[in-house]
Amino acid sequence: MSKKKEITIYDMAKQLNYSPSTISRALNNHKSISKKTITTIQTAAKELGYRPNSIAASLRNSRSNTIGIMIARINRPFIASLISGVEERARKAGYNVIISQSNDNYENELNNAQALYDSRITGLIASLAMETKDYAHFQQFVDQGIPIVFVDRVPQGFNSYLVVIDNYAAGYRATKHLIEQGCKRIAHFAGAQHLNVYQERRKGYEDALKEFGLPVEKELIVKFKTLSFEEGKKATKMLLKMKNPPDGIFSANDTAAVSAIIYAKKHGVRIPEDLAIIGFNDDPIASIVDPGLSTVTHPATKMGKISAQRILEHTEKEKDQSITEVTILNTELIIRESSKRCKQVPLKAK
Amino acid sequence: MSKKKEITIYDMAKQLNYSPSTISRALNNHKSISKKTITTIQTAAKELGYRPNSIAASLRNSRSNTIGIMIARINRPFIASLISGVEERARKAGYNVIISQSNDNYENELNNAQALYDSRITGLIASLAMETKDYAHFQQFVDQGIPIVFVDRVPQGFNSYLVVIDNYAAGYRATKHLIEQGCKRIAHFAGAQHLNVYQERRKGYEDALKEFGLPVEKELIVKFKTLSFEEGKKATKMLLKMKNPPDGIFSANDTAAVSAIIYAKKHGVRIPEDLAIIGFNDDPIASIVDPGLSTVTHPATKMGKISAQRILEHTEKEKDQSITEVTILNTELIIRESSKRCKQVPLKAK
DNA sequence: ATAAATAACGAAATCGATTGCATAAAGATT
DNA sequence: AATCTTTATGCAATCGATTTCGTTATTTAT
Repeated sequence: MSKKKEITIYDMAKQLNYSPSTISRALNNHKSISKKTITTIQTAAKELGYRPNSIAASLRNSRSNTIGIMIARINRPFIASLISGVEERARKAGYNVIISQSNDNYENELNNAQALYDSRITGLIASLAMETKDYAHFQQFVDQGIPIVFVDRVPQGFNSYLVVIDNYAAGYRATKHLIEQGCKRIAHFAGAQHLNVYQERRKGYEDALKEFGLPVEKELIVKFKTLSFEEGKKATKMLLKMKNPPDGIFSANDTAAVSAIIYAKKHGVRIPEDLAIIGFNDDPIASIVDPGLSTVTHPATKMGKISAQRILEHTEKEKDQSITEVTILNTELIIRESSKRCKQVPLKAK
Repeated sequence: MSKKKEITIYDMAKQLNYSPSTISRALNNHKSISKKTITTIQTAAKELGYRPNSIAASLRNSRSNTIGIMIARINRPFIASLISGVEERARKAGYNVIISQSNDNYENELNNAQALYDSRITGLIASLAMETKDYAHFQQFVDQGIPIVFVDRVPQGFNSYLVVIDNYAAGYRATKHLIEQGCKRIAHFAGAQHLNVYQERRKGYEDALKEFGLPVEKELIVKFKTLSFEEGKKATKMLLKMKNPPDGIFSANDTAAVSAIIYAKKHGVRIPEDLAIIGFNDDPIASIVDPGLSTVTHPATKMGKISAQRILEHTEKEKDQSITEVTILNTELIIRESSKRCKQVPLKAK
C-alpha cells in the first residue's frame, strides 16, 4: 500500500511560496490574481499532478455538484435512456450523477431518498416507484432548497418541477388511430391506476371511445400490475377466449403489446386483420417484432436532458421552488404493421 | 429561500449537553459510549431530524463511500443490467454509485476518469470505450490504492480486477453449434478487433472452423465498427450478394444478428434453412424477433454484482492491488429457431 | 483500603478547499 | 507630495464529522 502522497493546495503553497488562498484562487481563475501568477500556479499544478479534492470543496460550499436520480429500475429501455440524457447534460456542466433504483419498492425509495439527501445532492430527479403513494420523504429536499424534478411518473399536488408527456392526449390518439383503422371493440392493457401515466392513458382511451360513439366496456379494460410479458400473455389469452373478443388492443406499454402480438400469432389470430395492436414507448422490441408494433414515442433522452437542465437553471438562478413548473414534451404516433389495416397504405410497402 | 437550518452534531451537542465527540460516537454506536447515552442521543437525533453530512465524513475519512462506473453507453441492455447489478450490491453496503458514459469516445473517458478521481471514489468499475487503447488515465487510481475492476471490455497488461466471460469459449461453442447444424460456410460479424471481447470471439470462431476442417475465409469475416443495426444490414446485403453466400452467421452481438435476420427474411432467404444465425448477449430483442435468435447469454447483472463485491472486499481488507485477479463467469448457448436446422428437434415444438 | 483497571466522556486537531477581511505595494489623482 | 484607488496577496475562520489522546469517575482486584 505505498500510496503516493496526494498533493493539496497547501503543498503547492509551500513549494511555490504563495499562500493557500492564492493557490486556490489561481486554480479557479479568480480575477484578483495576476495573469502571471495564475499561469505559474496552474502550470505547476499540472506538473505536480495536483488534483482538486471535490469533497473538500463540497463541504465548504455545502453543495456537492451532484445530481441524484431515483428510478424504479435501470434496465428498462425508457429509464436507461432517461438516465443517459441526464448524465450527458449533467456532465457537460461538471456535475456527477448518482443513481438509485427502488425496484418499485416504497421502502427502497425511502432509503434511497435518505442516502441521496445525506450526500447533499444539488438536485433530485425522480420517477416514482410503483408502490409509492406518499411523498413525505421528498419534503426534506424542499426544506433545504434542493430542487426536485419529477419525470414521467409524477406525484400529484407536490410543488416541484415536472417533466412529462401528455399521456392523456397520447392515449386518445392511439385509440383514435385504432378506431380509424376500423376497430370496433378495443381492449386496453391498463397499468397501475394510481400512477398518473397509466391513469391518463386510460382516460384518453376511454374518451376516444366515447368520442366515436363506442361503448366503454369494463371487461375490455385489463388491469395490469407491472405490464410484464407474462401478464400480457395471460391477458391476451383471456381476451381471445371471450365469446366476443376484441379486434384491437391499446397497451400502456410495448412489452405487454409485444407479448400480445406473439401470443395471438401463435394461436392463429392475424395481426392486424383480426386484431390491431398499438403499444406505448417505442422500445427497441417494437421495431423488431413481426409485424412491427405501432406505438407512441416516449422521448426518454430528451426528458433526461431537460430534467438535468431544470436543476442546473434552478441552481444558478437560486430560484425558489414554491410553485410547480411543468414541461410537457411531444409524443408521436409511430404506425407500423401491427395496426395498419386500411388498404390505402400498401402493407408491404417497404 | 427560507431553508430550514440543518442540524449538525454541534447543535445536538449543545442541546443535549454532550460534546460533539460523544454525539458522533453515539450515532455510530461506538462501544465506549454507554447504552443509555446512545439511546438518548439517537432518539434525540430522530426527533430533531438530524441527518448526517456524508460529505463531511468523507472529507475526514478521505473516502467517499462511492463507487464510480465508467461505461460507453448506459442505454444498452447489457450495460443497463450491469449497472443495475452494481447499484444493487453497492447500495446494500451503503455505497453510492456515480455513473459516467464515454459514448465510446476516448476524450470523454479521460475526462470522466478525472471527474471520478476528483470525487475520491472508493473504487472504480470500468468497461473500456471503443476508442481506448491507452490506459494511463487509470494509473492515478492505482497510485492512490483505489481498486479498479474492469468488466467485459478489459485492458491487457494492466494490474487490476477483471470480471469477464470466456469469450473465446463462447465464440467457439457458438460456431461449433452452427457447424453441428450443418453449416459449411459460416460468416462472422466481428467487432473492433483491439477490444478483447471481439478478438476472442473471433478466435473462438476461427478455431472452431479449423477444428472441424472448415476453411477460415477472410471474405466471410466482416469487420464492424459498432455492430449496429445499419452495419448489420449492410453486411448481410454484401454477404447475400456473394456468388457463394454463407449458410451461417455468427454475430458478435445480437443487434447485428437481428438485423441480419430481418434483412434476410425480407429478401426471401429462409432462416435457418438457408441461413442459420446465432448472436451474442441475449438482449431482449433476441427472443422477440421471428424466428427467435439463438445467442449466447451474457450475465450482465451478475457481473455488476460481482464487480461491486470486489470493490467492497478490497476496501474492507485493505488489500494491495499489485496483481490481477480474474473472475470468469459462465455463459450459456441459447438455441432458438434462427439456428435450429437439425430435424430431430421439431421446428414448431412450442 | 489502596492500587489498578475500566468505563464514559471531552478537548482539540484534522481532512482540503473557500472566502471575507485585512494589508501592502503600485499606480492614479489633485 | 499627500491622498486615494486599484491590484495582488495573505490571514484565519469555516464547512461537519472523526479520532487521538487525555481526564474523570467508577469498579475490580489485592
